[in-house]
Amino acid sequence: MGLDRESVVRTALRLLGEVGLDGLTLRRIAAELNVRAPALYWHVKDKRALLDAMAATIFTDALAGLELPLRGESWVEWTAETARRLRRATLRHRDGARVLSGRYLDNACAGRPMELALRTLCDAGFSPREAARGVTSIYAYVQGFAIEEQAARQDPPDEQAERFPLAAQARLDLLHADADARFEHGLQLLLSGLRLSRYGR
Amino acid sequence: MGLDRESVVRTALRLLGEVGLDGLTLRRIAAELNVRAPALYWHVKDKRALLDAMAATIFTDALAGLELPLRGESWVEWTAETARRLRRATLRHRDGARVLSGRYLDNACAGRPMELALRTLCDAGFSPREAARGVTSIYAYVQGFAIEEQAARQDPPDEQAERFPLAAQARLDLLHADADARFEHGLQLLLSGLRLSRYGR
DNA sequence: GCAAAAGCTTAACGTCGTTAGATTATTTCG
DNA sequence: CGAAATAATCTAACGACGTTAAGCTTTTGC
Repeated sequence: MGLDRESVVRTALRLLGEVGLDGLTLRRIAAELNVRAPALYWHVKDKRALLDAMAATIFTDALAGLELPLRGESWVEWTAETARRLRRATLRHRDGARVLSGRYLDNACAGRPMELALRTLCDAGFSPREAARGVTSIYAYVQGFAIEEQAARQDPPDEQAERFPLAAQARLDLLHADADARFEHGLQLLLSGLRLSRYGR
Repeated sequence: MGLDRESVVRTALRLLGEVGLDGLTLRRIAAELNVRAPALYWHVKDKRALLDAMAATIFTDALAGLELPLRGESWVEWTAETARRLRRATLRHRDGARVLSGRYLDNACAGRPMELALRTLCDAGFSPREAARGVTSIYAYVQGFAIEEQAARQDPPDEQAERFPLAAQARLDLLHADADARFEHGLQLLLSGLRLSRYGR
């Protein structure tokens, strides 16, 4: 009957998929563990800390086993694939982006991936500052994209009688078109910009 | 003693600066208007709708008076300035990014800016699809960056004994360095990518 | 001037995160 | 082995939240 911090976090994460972030209450999580709500406080400081831990788990799972680029793997492809993994792991959980966004990730989970990313960019010739800015830019994009993506799934139906034809078509595109392709497009914009700033091409 | 929808929204937005999003309750907003909480329901469907309206106000204020590029103004500079206005307006409000992020913006507030942005990019030679993807990529970046930026202000102090020297320095950079410059850096990456995809340069 | 609608009130419901204190289960150790 | 200690959970409750119901009070339109 071990009820430890990790089982609480993983149960919360599983339950998140059923009830969503707004339905995720301590009582509900506790019930899932055949326990009353105050029992959770033995394993977790408060709900904020639980959400932090959930975010850390998503992040850690996303980038588990991350290593420096293999020989022959370019920093561009390595960075792109890392960003993709982050997005996929976020989308894997309902409201994953809202759980992750703006939350503090401690060194225990973010330290190593951050170090590897910076190392990769610095090895490619970027200054530490450029590397840091590149990484955070891509992270901001991934986060922002995932948030919009998951929010769009429950957005209201479209108004018609459009006075804005381009915007109207763009809206349809956004709803129906392949989100993976749209994500990839923006990611490549950032990577092109990075490549250009490095090689002037 | 006019108490209408707009005064409720603007009061909520002002109060947001004092108490933050987590402290923003209907009772508190009502008190600010010398009224009891249920009175708000006459002007606003529910809290969700109020937050939507607050987001719409931030967005509208950000891009009020937006017009197509002037003669001589490049689409790059127009797009950059529009993104900057959006970020500035978001930062102007405490927790502004959280209020705005992932929220549905109806055509009344987002329609025209979206149309102008798409028009500008299409006039520059992008296909409607490329334009739509460019706009949403930049929007995702702005949102993601602002979220991290406002979240970082209340993040815990750093641990030392770093096993990740590059990450440690990057963290310091992120906390102390000029956020405007970091934002600009990432924005220019995206714009470079866009320019490259258009002109091959 | 009076009915109807608009705009607010008080009262309450159910739920939430969280705390206090009692209670049980498990471990530690003389 | 048994008792003290500690770990883990319980019940009960608090205050605050969003929201609804039902009733007043003011404004409006004819």
